Amino acid sequence: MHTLEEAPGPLTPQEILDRAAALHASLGLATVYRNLNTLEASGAVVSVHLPNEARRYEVAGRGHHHHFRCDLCEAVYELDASCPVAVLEGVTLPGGYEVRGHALTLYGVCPVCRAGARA
Amino acid sequence: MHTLEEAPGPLTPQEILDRAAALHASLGLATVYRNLNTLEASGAVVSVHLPNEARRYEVAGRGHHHHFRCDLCEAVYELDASCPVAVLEGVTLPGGYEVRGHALTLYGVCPVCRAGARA
DNA sequence: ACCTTACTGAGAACGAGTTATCATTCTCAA
DNA sequence: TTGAGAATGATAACTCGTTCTCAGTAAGGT
Repeated sequence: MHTLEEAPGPLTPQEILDRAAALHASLGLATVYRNLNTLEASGAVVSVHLPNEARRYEVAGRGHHHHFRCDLCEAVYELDASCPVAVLEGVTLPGGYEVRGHALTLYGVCPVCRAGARA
Repeated sequence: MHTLEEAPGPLTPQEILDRAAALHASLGLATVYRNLNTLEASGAVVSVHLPNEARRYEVAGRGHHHHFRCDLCEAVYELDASCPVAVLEGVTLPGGYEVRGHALTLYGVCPVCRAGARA
């Protein structure tokens, strides 16, 4: 399942099916789920979950990063940009909230849609 | 539905039902959903969606804030702390990602659980 | 070739969350 | 009190993502 490796960001099982269909027509959704579960158990892929979105999967071992979701085409990308939230890791906020982790998703317009809108 | 106003953070419809049951026994889940949809349409409440969580609702007009989810008791709180992601608003990241909004959720241990663990 | 085994694909089944249905109840003015 | 209209509660039904079932197929061994 190296379809995942080529993607610019995490994919839903349905998106994986659609993309993989180009290489391997008549692929079943069940097989996608089966392989995802197997790969996730072996640690080869990890699942990510964004607000208002179905679960997505991406290949593991890409380090700390966050995701960007395009408001127009609804695609999700991985971001390598520095994380402004890292400063909060391990600190205890006023009120007694002890921060141990965080999830950040940025929203906006992706390069593809910006180019399309400009044309 | 001022049950929402008393809560320290957004509630799921089921939580609303449970809390409201104390005041108004024999309240139906259907009524909760109906009122939530009505209130959301009128702008009195907004829905928030956290990763790996069911949809939650909170009263509108509380300004920019984020949420904190306790790893232990799974409760969700509102945070008033300053937002370290605001600096990214409106900027275009390397790669051409134009940021227009963001969602940040912090994870950790809430004051209640910290107190409980200490005891 | 033959058998065994594992994997696959299609669709049914499932579960959680949400919405629709409908008879009942409430509100309130007359 | 009565009647019209709106709101309610219990439950069925629906949606959507995910998992299960099972017959069919490919791969490997002998």
